[in-house]
Amino acid sequence: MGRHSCCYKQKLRKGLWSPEEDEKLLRHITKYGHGCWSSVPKQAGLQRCGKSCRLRWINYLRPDLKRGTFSQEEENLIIELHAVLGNRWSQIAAQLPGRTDNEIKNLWNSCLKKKLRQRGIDPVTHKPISEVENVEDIDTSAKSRDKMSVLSNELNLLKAENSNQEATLLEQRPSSIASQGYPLEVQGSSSSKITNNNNNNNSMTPRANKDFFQERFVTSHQESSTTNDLVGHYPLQQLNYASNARLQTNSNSNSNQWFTQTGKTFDINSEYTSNAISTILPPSTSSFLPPSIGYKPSLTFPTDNISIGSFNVNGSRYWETTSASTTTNNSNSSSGSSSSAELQHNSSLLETSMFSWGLESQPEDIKWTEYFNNPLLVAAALQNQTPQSIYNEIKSETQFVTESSSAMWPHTKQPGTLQSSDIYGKDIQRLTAAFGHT
DNA sequence: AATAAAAGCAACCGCATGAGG
DNA sequence: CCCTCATGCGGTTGCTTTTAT
Repeated sequence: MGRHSCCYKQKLRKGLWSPEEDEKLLRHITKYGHGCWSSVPKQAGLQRCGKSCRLRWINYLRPDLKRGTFSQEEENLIIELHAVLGNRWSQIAAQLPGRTDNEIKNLWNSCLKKKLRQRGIDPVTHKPISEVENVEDIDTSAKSRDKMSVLSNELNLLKAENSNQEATLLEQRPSSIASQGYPLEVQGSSSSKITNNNNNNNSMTPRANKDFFQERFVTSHQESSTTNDLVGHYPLQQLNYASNARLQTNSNSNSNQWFTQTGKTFDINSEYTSNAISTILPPSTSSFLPPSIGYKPSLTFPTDNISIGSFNVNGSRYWETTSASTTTNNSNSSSGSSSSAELQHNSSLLETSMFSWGLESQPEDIKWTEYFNNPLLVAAALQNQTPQSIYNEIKSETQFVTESSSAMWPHTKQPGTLQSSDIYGKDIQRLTAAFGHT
């Protein structure tokens, strides 16, 4: 096989990336874009394979990445999406702006799976574990309805717990930040990591990279506010892993002025946009949906009154959008009817509907998030389409929508959408909150 | 304080897919 | 069609850090 021939070549580095390598890669991509990944390492002067460079860029160096711990809303959304999409991390990541599939996958494997198990929910099927153990023999429509109700239950459990946590946090939350409505999280680990870095100058450990990132984005953000070229966003003199990564904040939390240890300030609210960035961002992780997809963990999944064709949701009448495909339902589409197969069917349906709306530009009162949050819509459409027909539609539609969306993102700043500056600003707010306003 | 276990995270590997010759 | 290559995805590994004993 001729695959990954680069990987077999000698003298190629493996393992963790050094700051110097990051700098080289970043410099190269910000200047020229990545183009063909296999040629990137050579052009950038790196002893890495293109695959490694790509991964590093996507998972770490990309400027639109959101750093920091996951919010409860994000966790809930991941659980919701996983229930529908299964282990399709890239698709899940596409719904979480600034998060990578790798990041989400790690979170799921290390944390969320455990959480669900602790609640007696099987993380694979999203059903109660006791129920999973008893192999049931029920028809698929009943299964899907059941699945919806299970998901509703598990989310309600999480919501109940979250509300308790949030109530506690609110009590501890500095009023200045709480009043701004920023989610506040307990981030002991972040705090300790930063402290460690302070005490460990020139630390080259991977953990230092987070601080490196904070510093780089924070300072570059400030310094590039007057320029539009991409290189300006990442002043290379800032690209180091040194100890000046510590952030300080004005004691007045309402101030948007932030400064690093070096005394440089930046404005969180200043616009962080770049025409150049969009040309180098991989479309896969940039959701074609508005970045502010409005995490809506409040799900209630009615399990009855499902009518096909149209249905009432919250008093509004909705029409299924996948009616174009009226293939008769082939039961036994997958003989094993495994959970993974089931997930795939559901996900296909969801995507189809979402893509369909994207293409047909439905009225404002029906948005994909609403659709997603209304399993009635999912379930109803589920009964009218075979997995194969759905899958075929996706195959044809995904590419179109993705392409067109990548062309418009992030230039098209839609009203109310979350910009990168918002993301970073909020993260920094949270970081400061974790610091306890040093 | 020392050690082990657990958690968190970055990166690698292999496979699937699609484009181009 | 077949082959080669580039890319993307998901599973897995292994290292580092944190926490518990």
